[in-house]
Amino acid sequence: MSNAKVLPLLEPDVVAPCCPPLNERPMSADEAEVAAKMFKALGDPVRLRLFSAVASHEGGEACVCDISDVGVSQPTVSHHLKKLKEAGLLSSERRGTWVYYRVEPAVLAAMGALLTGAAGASA
Amino acid sequence: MSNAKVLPLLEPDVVAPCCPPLNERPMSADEAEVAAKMFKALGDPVRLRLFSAVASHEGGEACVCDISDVGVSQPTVSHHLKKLKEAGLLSSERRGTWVYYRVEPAVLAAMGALLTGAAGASA
DNA sequence: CAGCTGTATCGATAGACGTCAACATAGACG
DNA sequence: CGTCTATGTTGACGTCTATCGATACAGCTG
Repeated sequence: MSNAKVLPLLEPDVVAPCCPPLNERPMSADEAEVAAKMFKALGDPVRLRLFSAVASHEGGEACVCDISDVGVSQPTVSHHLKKLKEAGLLSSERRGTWVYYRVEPAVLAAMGALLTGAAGASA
Repeated sequence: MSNAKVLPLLEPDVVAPCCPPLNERPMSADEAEVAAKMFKALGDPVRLRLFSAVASHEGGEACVCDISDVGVSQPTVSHHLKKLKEAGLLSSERRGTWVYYRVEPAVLAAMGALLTGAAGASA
């Protein structure tokens, strides 16, 4: 359902739930704690595949039943989706029988900026 | 999509040691294995701070002695720097008494592209 | 050579993490 | 209401990991 907003692309304040680019200045302990959670969420192959499956699905959202074929048991899939949700990378919504997961573009963009900033201009 | 390089510092083929953007298609198991290693390397607060310290240092390189003030013991710092090196994010070089660590821009850019691609255009 | 400083490795330990089977819950449908 | 499917939760278990103290190695300096 749901294609109300198709291209939210990048609004101005959408990019910055966390920290400045890695090369701007040494990260504080608190910043690192926050950012590391997000990176850690993508630091597992199964989670990365689940996330990629959702992100590459139509509209950036997918039913669990569409993406749960990653070679691990159903509880494990549920566990990993929960982790991704806790990290702020996905959001979920129940619609009748199925639960749909959707990517959170803002957080994703923030992580990208963290890296591309550092890659683009090495201090 | 592939070669959108805005910055003169990025050479064309520098970006692609791994995989297409997360939203292009569901990631294969092998791709996920490779990419997850890189994300996992940044998935620890101490490593993230060490990496940021190196990246934000002049020239994108720093002596261990300049960045080892992150609240953990010296062996632990060494351990984390080794991990970052194994993940391909840093390279090291001994110069006399000190060892210098330097960021690997290519890998960093690849990770950024993985994310910004997905953030820019939701499936 | 001897001693000092900077960095890496080793061995041990506590805690986190991925995984599964079993069970619980939510909604659909008869 | 009973049952079936889809998903989440719990508890257990083995493995990985972050951390430290002790120690080894490298290079400077006296």
